[in-house]
Amino acid sequence: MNKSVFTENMNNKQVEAITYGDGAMLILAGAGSGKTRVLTHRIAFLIKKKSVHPSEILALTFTNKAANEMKERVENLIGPAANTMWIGTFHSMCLRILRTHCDKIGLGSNFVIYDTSDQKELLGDCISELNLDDKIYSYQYISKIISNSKDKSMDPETFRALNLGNHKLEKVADIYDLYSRKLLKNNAVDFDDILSFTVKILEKNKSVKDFYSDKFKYVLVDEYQDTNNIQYRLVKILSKKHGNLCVVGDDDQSIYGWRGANFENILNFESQFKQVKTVFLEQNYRSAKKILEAANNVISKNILRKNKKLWTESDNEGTLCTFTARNEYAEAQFIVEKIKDLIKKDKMEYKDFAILYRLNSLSRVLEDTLLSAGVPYKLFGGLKFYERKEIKDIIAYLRVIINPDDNLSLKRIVNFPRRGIGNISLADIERQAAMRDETILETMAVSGSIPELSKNASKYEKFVEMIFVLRADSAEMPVSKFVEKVIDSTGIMDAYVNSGKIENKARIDNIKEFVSAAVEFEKQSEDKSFESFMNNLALVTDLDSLDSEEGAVTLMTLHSSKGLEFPVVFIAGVENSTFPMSRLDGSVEELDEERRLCYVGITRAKNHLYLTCTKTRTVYGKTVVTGPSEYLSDIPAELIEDLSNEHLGADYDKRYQGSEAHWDKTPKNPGSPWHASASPRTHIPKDKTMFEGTGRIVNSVEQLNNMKKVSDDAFETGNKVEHRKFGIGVIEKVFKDSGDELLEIQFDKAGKKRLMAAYANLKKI
DNA sequence: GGACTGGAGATTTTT
DNA sequence: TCTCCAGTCC
Repeated sequence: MNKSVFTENMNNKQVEAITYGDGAMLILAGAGSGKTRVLTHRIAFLIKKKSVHPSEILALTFTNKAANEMKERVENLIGPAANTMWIGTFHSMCLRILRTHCDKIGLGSNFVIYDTSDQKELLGDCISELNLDDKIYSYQYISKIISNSKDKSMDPETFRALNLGNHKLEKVADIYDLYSRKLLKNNAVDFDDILSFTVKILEKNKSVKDFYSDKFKYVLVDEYQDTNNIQYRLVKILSKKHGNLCVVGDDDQSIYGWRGANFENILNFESQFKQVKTVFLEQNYRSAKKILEAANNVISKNILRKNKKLWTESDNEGTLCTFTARNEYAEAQFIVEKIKDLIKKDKMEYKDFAILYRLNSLSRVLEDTLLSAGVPYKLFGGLKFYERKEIKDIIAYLRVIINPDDNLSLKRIVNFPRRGIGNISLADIERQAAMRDETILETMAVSGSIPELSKNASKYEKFVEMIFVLRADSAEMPVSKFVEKVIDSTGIMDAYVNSGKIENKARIDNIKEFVSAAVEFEKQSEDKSFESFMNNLALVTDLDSLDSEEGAVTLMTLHSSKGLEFPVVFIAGVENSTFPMSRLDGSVEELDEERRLCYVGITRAKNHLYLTCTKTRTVYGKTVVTGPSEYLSDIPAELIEDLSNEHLGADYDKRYQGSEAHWDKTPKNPGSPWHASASPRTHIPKDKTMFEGTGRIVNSVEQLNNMKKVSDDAFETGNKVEHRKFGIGVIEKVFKDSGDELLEIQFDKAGKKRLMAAYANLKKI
């Protein structure tokens, strides 16, 4: 095999990245610049040209989908030798290490993994057990703090010590502490634990650390901009010995900051590692010229970023169209007609189309319209397969069977199907179990000898027996047969079949689908054990099954679209207050991230991009006035073809005429309407209510007053201001930037923030 | 245990 | 507007 096999048809930068020798390397790969290709070819190059053994390579991704794709592509390049390579998600890699060494942190090797909804349930238990108000200590609030703490490897005691004197946070420390103890008692871990426990093991055990850091001579990380602190530490530990760390990412595509991703990891990579080689991949192989130029224009407004600019050699201009619809129904209708049009005229297929949006709630009208037009679609998001009640029930049974300590799962299924073990009985058992320091199942097993429980002991013991019979079976049967047996002998299937309710038809189908998943697992997986099936189960998501082969239009959020591409992309709801979202706090970080989301959306498109917005939209039952997003005016007018007028005579326009807001007399400017007028946010309808730029529903009069106040006195250094989320603070610096004011504010409680004056909704006080 | 009701809340979610 | 929840009644 000669070198050209790995570098054939590659540009110079790509070749540089693929063939670079030892040391740390940062590959800044713009959207559509062929980064997966570079990554897989670099792996192949290392193995074939540098004689690195595949087992010495660790490649980390964020999704199973990306991992599988990479595995497959490397296999295509070097053959089955690729099998001994560790290619997987951060979580699957850590899980592998954790299973081997979990005894070092007091965890049984049959521990189960709690997903987000299990976590929510367990936290709910903790909050009620501590007699705290779940409105004040909401799941969102608590889970974020706990997740952040785990990301920083901060245990409950340390968290408490750091927040002494703060009543609320001390209570949070109580919750965090109880939650951790419950997890340990149930022999369970949450998603964050998988990473933080692994780091803990590596940091505390030199022999374990030496083993893995010796083993992995080359570490490669995909989507590096999405790593959080713990992932950074993990990568640092594992690559320290050999120093061969190659990370690929794009700071402009960092859209998961709100979930703990720290995109400073990629911005600071060069200072955090020694002698870093940096390669910029800016040549784009995906999008037509107009689309690329639009993307560049939108993203260039961001403040914190590595300066890159995508370019293409392609002559294809592509199309970039906008459409302003009367309301969301007309918007959906426009999209449907465009799809039909392109299929007819350009011989495109349904699978070539994607409709993207900022909020899942926008999908409904789109769905309705596609459905009634007979356009097949595939929707992502919403209730996920593995989060459906019936599936969670089966999983709960399987978990109790594999790990009888799992009280959370046991409580879920002990009385489903009905066994006459209701809440009162269960509370009795729990109380006894706590007193005897046993698990619920243990207590149930001996309930005959406990006076307080003896009345119903036969029911309890029968349940225990059923679990243990199944437990014995699990070791002897193929997984799919075993799953069938569980569904059968526990009576789950019967419960749904016999209920006679129509809505249970879907549940029954889902249960069958679950069995198919087990069959599929047996076919695909090397390790076909029950344990392996359960591991796999905990880390799979619906996204893994995403493929555009089935002739259907794809509907998904902008977030889920990252990493995908489509010949035709529609982005719906490109309006102020929807995108960027009005409830943002106005910080530079959030606004930048929102803009990156727009950039991600635009760069999904290959040939045709349609950006649509509405004049009114019904949000939570209230019809609200909307205006075009600022992102639209960031795109040079000459790139855009506005189709708003073209469709005036279409019948859908008549059909929805009745819903035209009475105040709406906006002249239909030819060309690009939002370029002509001043800021769209200054357009004030005579309607009673509207959405203000910053998202509150306000009275028009109040709105006018607010605007006056802002224009009357601009913010100055030294001003004391109030922010609805951060509280009171003092302006320390004012930066003027093309009309917008960037304020650096020291808040009393929230610390220093940089906010955009136009968004932050600040009140001078 | 199930049916009913009133009230609050309603981003984005790779694992 | 819709959906999810806790609380109430039978």
